[in-house]
Formats: sequence, structure tokens, C-alpha cells
Amino acid sequence: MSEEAAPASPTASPVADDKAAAVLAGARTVFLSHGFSAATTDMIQRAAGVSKATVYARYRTKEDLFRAVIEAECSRHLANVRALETRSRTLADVLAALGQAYLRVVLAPEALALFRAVVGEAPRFPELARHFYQVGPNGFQAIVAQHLDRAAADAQVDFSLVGRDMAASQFVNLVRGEAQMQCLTHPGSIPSQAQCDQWVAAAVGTFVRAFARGGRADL
Amino acid sequence: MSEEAAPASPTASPVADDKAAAVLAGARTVFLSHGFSAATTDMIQRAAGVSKATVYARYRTKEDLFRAVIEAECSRHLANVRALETRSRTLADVLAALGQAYLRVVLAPEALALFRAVVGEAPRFPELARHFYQVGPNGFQAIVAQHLDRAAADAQVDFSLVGRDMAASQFVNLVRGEAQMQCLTHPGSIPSQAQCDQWVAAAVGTFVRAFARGGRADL
DNA sequence: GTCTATATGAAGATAGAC
DNA sequence: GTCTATCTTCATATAGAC
Repeated sequence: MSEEAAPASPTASPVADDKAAAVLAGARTVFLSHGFSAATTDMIQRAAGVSKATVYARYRTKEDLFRAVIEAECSRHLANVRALETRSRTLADVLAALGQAYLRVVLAPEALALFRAVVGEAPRFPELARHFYQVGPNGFQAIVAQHLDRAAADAQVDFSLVGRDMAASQFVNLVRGEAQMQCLTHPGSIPSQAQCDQWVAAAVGTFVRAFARGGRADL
Repeated sequence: MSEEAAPASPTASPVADDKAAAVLAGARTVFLSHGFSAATTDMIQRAAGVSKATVYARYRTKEDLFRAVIEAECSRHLANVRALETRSRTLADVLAALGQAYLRVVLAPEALALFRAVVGEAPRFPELARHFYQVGPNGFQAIVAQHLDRAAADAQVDFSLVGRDMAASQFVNLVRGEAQMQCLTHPGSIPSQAQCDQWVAAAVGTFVRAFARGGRADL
């Protein structure tokens, strides 16, 4: 009876799960390449290597499929953001390491494609856009805020002027701002590593100089 | 012969120009509301109050019409950015005035819609995206840079650490970053004036503290 | 130049065999 | 559950009268 040990779930079968994964993978490719409206179910069907009926057996509409893809991508994105860690000791080194890692995540082609799809379709899928904000920009800001707390506890810096959260937000935007804007408006051309290093170093320098306690700029 | 003074242009007639303007206005409304792919020529035709043939008499394809709309919107946007001026004397006051005005421009519903359309369709219309970058983010950065030059000449501030252009870019992103990201991911909800004031004040404070010469933070 | 009517193709979604 | 074949709707673009 070894072959009888099927899962209890009504829709679960080995082949069905494979097909479902193929559909999601194909839809991911197509939606991230073309956005929602320009993507067609024909393209998805072909990319997934299944028939159109199989797509509609799993997802009632194209909208549902788009939601599933974007939610999955947000989860991946969140995992990437959460994985950002550092063992550096000084605040400047911590921020530099976080900034470098964050730029790698944000400037990755799939992340830029996700941003395009989410922001471009935000009026039609507002809940997806809000979710993206939480796991992406706001998620990174929360990580930065934790590190700022530690540094403030050590009296290295003082955020009382604007508040810890505003300070964290400012660092995030110093790091991401120009880099992301250039990538979004210059599709295909990716910034060099040296360019990224320069953005991060400048962001860390400006941030630390602005908040260093007693004028010390070398934290 | 007063009625004979028609322009030499082969397509120019009063009624034709009116129709052309109506087409462009209708296309503007539709494209900014729905983006390129989700917009239909039927919607444009209805919004313009003309027939479909009139649309195609003026613009060969839907792509051409989209390009015309986005180019026109970029011109409006550039005019709005160029109109940003201030007579304030201290650098902090200048930056605060510029920042406030820039946020008003950038967070306007039409500007957000333009951003969505341009960035969402950037892979298909890369030249429009690059043009937008020039007139929008980069245009404002150039204005900021001019004011930074004056302040540096007065020895109020010192940008030698990162360079004037990088400093200007940092200010732009301190002002715009969080505000624009929130608006893009939370369609419909507009930040309060108090919220905008807080963003700008924090940006100016952080920027000036980072670059003030000799620790003076009250420029 | 502009309109009404339409050609032509492709989109999203389903029916029925296996 | 999956596929082939198809239905229906709607898209872009054009033809021909005025």
C-alpha cells in the first residue's frame, strides 16, 4: 500500500503540483517582463509548457494569477531583505554593509521588475502595492532602525532631533534614492560596482556626519 | 481677405487643430489613468469626443499617441520644476522653500500618474523613461546644485567630501524618497501638509548638519 | 478631415474528450 | 486533471460616404 499514501488535500497529486508550480513560474516570468495588462494568458501558457485549461483549473482569472505571482515575489523579496545582516562593530561599518547588501537586493533585475509591476498597477491592485511597501522599503527601514537603536544606546549618535524612525528612513532613501531612480529610468544599463560603492559611502558619510554626537564624524 | 490668412502647414485648419487638441487631451486622461497597455483607443476616442478615425488621422498608432502624451507631460513637468524659485537668503531657508515646492510638484496626482506610466512602461519605451529622468529628478537636482554653489562660495558649507553633484542628489532624495514611495504604494491617500513639512524640515536639517562648515548647524 | 460601419485578429475564458 | 478545439468579446486599425 505504499502508493496509497496520498495526501488528504483534494487537489494534491504529484503531477498536479508540478503543473501548478510550472504555471506559477511561467506567470512569474511573463508578468515580471511585461506587467499585468501587456501579459497574455497565451504567453503564460507557453512559458509554463501547459495548456490554457490547466492555467484556469488552478487560477480562476488572470487577476488571481497576478496576485499569486506578486505575493510570492514579495515573500522572496522579504526573505532577501531579512537576510541582510552584518557583524561590523562601528555604526559606519554597519550602515555601509547594510547599504551595500540592500543595493544588491534592490537593483537586482527581478526586484526592479517587481517594482515596475507593483507601482505601475497600484491603482488596480492597491493591496499588493501596500504589501510591497511593508516588506520592501519599510522592512529595510525597520532593520536599519534596530541598528540605530544600538548605536544611540552607546551614545555614538543622537537622533532626538528627528526621531529614530525618521533617521532610519533618511538613511534608506540616501542609499536607495538615486540608484533605484536611475535603474528604473534607464532599463538595461546596470550601475557599476564602483558606482554603488560611491553611493553607499556617500550616504553613510553624510548620515553619520549629520547625527554624530559632538561633531565626531569617524564612527 | 482676412479669412484667407490660413497657416501654410498642410494639416492646419481651425477645426482640425481643435480636434487634435481634443485627441491629445483625451489620450492624456486615459493613458495617465490606465497606463499604456490597459488603455484602449475606444476609451480615448470617447474621452476626446471624436471618432476613432480622427484619432488615427492624427497619430499612426497607439504607441505614437502614447509618446506624444508622455512627451507633453514631461514638458509640463519640466516647466513646473523650472518654476521652482526662492528669494530666501540662508541656505537652510532656500532648501526648505525648494523642497516644499518640489514635493508639491512630485506628489501631485498627475505627476504620480506620469511616474507610474513612464516607469511601468520603461522597458517598452526606454527613450521616454530617460527623458523623464532628465526633466524630473535630474532637472531638480541641477537647480539645487546651483544654490549649493552659491552657499559654498560664501563658505557656509563644504561639499568637497562628496562633490557638489552628489550632495545635490542626496538632498533631492532626502526630500523626495519616502514621500514619493508612500504615495506610489498607497494610491489615493495623500500625505498631509504637516507630514510634508516634517519631511522637508528633516531633510534640510540633516543635510545642513552634514555639510555645515565648522559645525555650525544654523545656516 | 471627419464620421459610421466594419475588417481582422487576438484577447480571456470554457466545453468536452481522455 | 489535462489537453484540443472553440466561444465570445473586444482590441487595433481601415474603408468609404460626406
